[in-house]
Amino acid sequence: MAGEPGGPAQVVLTATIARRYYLDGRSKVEIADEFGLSRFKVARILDTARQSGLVRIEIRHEGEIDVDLSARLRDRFGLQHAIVLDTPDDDAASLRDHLGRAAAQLLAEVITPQDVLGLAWARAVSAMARALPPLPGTPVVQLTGAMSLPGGPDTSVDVVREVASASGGAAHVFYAPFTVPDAATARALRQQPEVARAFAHLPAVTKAVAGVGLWAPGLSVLHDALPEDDRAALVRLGVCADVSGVFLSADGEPVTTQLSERMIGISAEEMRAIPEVITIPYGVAKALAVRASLLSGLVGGIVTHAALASAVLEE
Amino acid sequence: MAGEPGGPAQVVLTATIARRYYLDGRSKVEIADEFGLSRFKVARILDTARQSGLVRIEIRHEGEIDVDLSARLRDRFGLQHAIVLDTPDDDAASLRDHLGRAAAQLLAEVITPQDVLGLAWARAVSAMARALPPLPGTPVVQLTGAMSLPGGPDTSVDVVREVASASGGAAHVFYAPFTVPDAATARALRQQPEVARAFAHLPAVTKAVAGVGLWAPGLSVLHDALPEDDRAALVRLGVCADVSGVFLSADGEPVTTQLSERMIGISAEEMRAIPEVITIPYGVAKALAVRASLLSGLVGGIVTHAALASAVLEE
DNA sequence: CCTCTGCGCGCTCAGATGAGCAGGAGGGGT
DNA sequence: ACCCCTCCTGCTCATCTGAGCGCGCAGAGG
Repeated sequence: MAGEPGGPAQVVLTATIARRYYLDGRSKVEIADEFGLSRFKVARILDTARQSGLVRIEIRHEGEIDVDLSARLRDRFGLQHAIVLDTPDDDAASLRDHLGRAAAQLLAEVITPQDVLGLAWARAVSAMARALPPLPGTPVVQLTGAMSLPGGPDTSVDVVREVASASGGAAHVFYAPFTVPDAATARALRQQPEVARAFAHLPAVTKAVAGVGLWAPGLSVLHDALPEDDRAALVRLGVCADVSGVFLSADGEPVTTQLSERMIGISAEEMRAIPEVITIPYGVAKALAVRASLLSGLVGGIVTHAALASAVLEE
Repeated sequence: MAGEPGGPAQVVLTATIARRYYLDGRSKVEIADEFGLSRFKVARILDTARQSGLVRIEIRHEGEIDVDLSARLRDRFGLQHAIVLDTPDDDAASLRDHLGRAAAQLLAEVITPQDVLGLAWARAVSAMARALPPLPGTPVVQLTGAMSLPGGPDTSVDVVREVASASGGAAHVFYAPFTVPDAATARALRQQPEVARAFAHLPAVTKAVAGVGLWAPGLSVLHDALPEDDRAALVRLGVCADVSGVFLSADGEPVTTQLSERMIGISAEEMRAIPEVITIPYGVAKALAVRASLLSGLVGGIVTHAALASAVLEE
């Protein structure tokens, strides 16, 4: 690699020319005139300078974003946006806050006044809402019913309201549980004016933020909220991940379940119609679910941490 | 410096584009097509990437050559070649060997079969001779008479012979002391056939290697070899440096001395006629003398170490 | 001695690039 | 509501740049 140039004078000349070109921004023609060389000679010297490692170009970000992992994730799964934070991930709460802040910045960056924002409930979405700067009057639509999480004060409705107040836009909310015991109740709830009105805005949603869960104990709030027979039924159907209530197999295919008829929330088809769905997953254990969500094509943006991103990228 | 880009998505996009451009070598047009941007936008993104420090280009040599100091020395004094070694300089002997090797490489690099090489005596020149690779038949001319240095086995003649045997060219040598007690003796010596024959080749010399001494005790072999009244006389004339017997004031002007009439060696005019004279000074104490030698315009090449180079460059 | 071969050099020409400019969107002041 | 100011964007055109080509020189071999 190194040691290419013939002798010390060559080394010094090469380094000087490299400096003029790369650091002083002179053109090769100027440099050729200055040193009495042809511009081709200068070009060849610069080539050897790069090949020999005398000129080193590195791309490195000072902040907490791992640009390399981000770009790889983005390329690998054809995403619109991928943000990987290089954050210590031992403490789930602080990790969630970090990701929430980054997601808030991302959302603020990509959203336009023409957008309609959809929000599904997830703890990371709640963290994002807290960090959100003022948005340009974007309407906010609630995508899922409420889930009772012990110790969590924010409900779906609260988060949507919070974001809408940050944006100054309308908040389309409804009060209903995420899951109910039977399909008839679900149908009835969906026909309630409040719920129907909110869901009518669903086709207009252009950007959404959702959570991702691995279908296993402790890794999906929805999973843990369901009775054992429902959990097992979905396992038998090959469910690997849920994206705010949309169930996916390990290779990212949507799985049709009877449970869906008993849920008040967005369907796979409706989610697919949303141009960009952003997820904020964390925890290496969820790698399989995250990969499923990315393979599904439902998800267009992801905000996560380095360990999980690496795990997802591994074969 | 950092933190220029608007948001995380912008950071990732910028980093990805920078990677494509600087590391993958894609053109801006290709990148623009790939990301659906105009090539101008790509160019601007790349500009911000460099300004923000996300792309860092550094020029650094692995070996012992300090390319930065070398180039500064070269530019500052309009030299043809400057080689500054980043070598520990606590041990004079090993430092001399290092410089000698580097000078040998430099000489081998810049010399052509058409060149005629002149050699003045100096310890560093002797070290160079030892490290010299085969040269393309260059004739070698002795420039100065011999000096008796206690403990030094090599005389001017030996060094010239050694180099000539490495080059396979003719060795134009003579046996005569550098200084004699009176002008008449010097004139007589110069007219000796052997001496005259060697000096006849002087105008043909195209490259030479010489030593530099500071006119003070212990920093110039010539100074130390002269009686006290001669030393003092030169000090009174403002002599600061000697370049293989050519005396210079602190600002690099040649100083005419009566001593010159009593010396068998090259004159200032003859030295100025040589296209490139290379010196191999070492020791920070000689900084003033080295600066004088570089200001004089007599010297076109220098091989030295970082500490001395820095000292010379300081105002 | 001549010829062959490989290498370094600079040329041509098409494509890439940069500087400067004009048009348009957004934001704030009156 | 209106205007001005600024920033952002993409255009034109002149210049710069890279890929490929042919020349000439040095060294090997006949």
